Amino acid sequence: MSSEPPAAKAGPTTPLARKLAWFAGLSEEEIEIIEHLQTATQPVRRNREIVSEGRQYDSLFVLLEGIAVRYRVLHDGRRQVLNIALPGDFVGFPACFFEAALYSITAVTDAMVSAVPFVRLLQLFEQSSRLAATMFWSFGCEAAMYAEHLIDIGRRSAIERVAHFLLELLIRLQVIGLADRQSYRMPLTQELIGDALSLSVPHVSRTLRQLRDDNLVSIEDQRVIIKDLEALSALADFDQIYLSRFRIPKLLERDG
Amino acid sequence: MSSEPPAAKAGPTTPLARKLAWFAGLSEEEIEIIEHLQTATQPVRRNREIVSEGRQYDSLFVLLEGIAVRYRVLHDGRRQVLNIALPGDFVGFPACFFEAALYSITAVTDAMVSAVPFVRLLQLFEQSSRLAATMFWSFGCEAAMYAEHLIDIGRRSAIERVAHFLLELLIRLQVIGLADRQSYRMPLTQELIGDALSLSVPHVSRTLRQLRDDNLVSIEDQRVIIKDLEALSALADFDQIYLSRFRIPKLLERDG
DNA sequence: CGGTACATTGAAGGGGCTCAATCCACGTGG
DNA sequence: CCACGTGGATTGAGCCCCTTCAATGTACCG
Repeated sequence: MSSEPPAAKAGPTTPLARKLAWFAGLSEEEIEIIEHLQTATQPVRRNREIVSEGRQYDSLFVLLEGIAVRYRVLHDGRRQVLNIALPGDFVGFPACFFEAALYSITAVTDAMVSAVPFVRLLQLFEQSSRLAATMFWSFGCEAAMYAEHLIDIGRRSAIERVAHFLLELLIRLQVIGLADRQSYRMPLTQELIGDALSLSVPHVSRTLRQLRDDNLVSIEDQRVIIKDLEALSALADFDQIYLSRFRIPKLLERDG
Repeated sequence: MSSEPPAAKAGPTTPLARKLAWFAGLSEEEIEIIEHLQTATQPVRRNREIVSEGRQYDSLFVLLEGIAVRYRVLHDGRRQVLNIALPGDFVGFPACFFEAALYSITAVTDAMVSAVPFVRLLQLFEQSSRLAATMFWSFGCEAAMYAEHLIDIGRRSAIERVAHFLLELLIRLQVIGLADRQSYRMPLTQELIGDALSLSVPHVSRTLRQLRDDNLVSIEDQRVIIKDLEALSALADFDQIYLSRFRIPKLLERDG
């Protein structure tokens, strides 16, 4: 990507713009607006907080590179991971809507984030209602992911949860070009998986072992390898519709 | 309310406008826009579906009266309730963003809903970016409720879950004027509570009994009575911040 | 080489589930 | 007026999935 000329038909260059453009077929002008949305891009070191629970923020952040997790730590020290942010995702939503951030967000790898001041976002709404709708839609997808997460934890067994979790990451990473057909690199510790899926570390270990023994998935080093996508999807009752089949692009075409 | 003159300083008359106005201090003009957003108000009978999983929708709906639940039924028949919609809430989001609704929504009491065509919503973005931001914020709150729900199911014991659930309803109903200080009417069956909190009906029963024995809450007929709000909040680790302390109003004042 | 971070495996216990019976309120029709 | 069906709540017994606690293994790193 370093040899790419930055000229005319170069297309979107940031993960966010790439992602939104992918779905919504944004015009070059709109991509322009998005790319100028981001200010003050800054690096965040592994294990550093991007957003701290209880503090106040005037911006949201776009995660440009790296992985981050949003979570809450309860008073007894237990942690619930709410979601995993990938490049192109917003983080800090809905933190910036409250006087004090409700959750913390931490980088699990070295990362790059850039702040989008909230007032900037309001300007966006004025500049392009289509873009606003696209953002709206983007949050809608996020809401769908929450709902799936809820179903996962509420109604599925440990092995189904883990299977579903790994499949969701596969699709999400494929969408942003960071996974090939059946595998991806991801710095998942069993503790992280456990905190996301409400399972204890020993049980995550046992569950992964079973998935490995059944020749469905394996995690080696930091690489997740889906060995039997079909069987795994069946096991997890996984339907990727909520991650990929969108109508907004169509709805938006009318006034493009 | 029937004796109220419909003139100048009448204020918002629909639950949605009332709720948004309450938080965001909308101008009369903006309230006007919202009230004309709704078309085709229609009644929905108890136990009828408002949105059916798998079907396609071009509108979202505003719930004007009554209670509705959003849920998914898994292939083995188990149900996970994702949220409970109260008067003034949107339902059908994010269904309208997908080619096929991901979840079903059913009225648990007789209800009134009115459709908001999606293209109408896009117009809204053009007419008033402040309103768009307010809607944005409204969905942000909803996202926060999902997150709390996730934490609830993921990390809390049965008794904490039930306590948290009943408290959240208390605050939400108070905001729209449907609960007094320590009690509210709500057609909650133990099956509904169980499906929302991922508990079996027998265990919901046992848990409610314990709460009643400890003189914390009781549900009689269809009335929830919080007997010791403080003790219950402590038990549930409940902090209502995510339901009430918002910054958007302040942020919006600047260009009001 | 000792320390840290993470994974693995075993044993024992418990919280909540399943299954099942019972009860109660209510409506409906003979 | 009572028999019956239905929807919901309650309570008990047994069990299982997952947790907790604990020990061990292993790779990496200062």
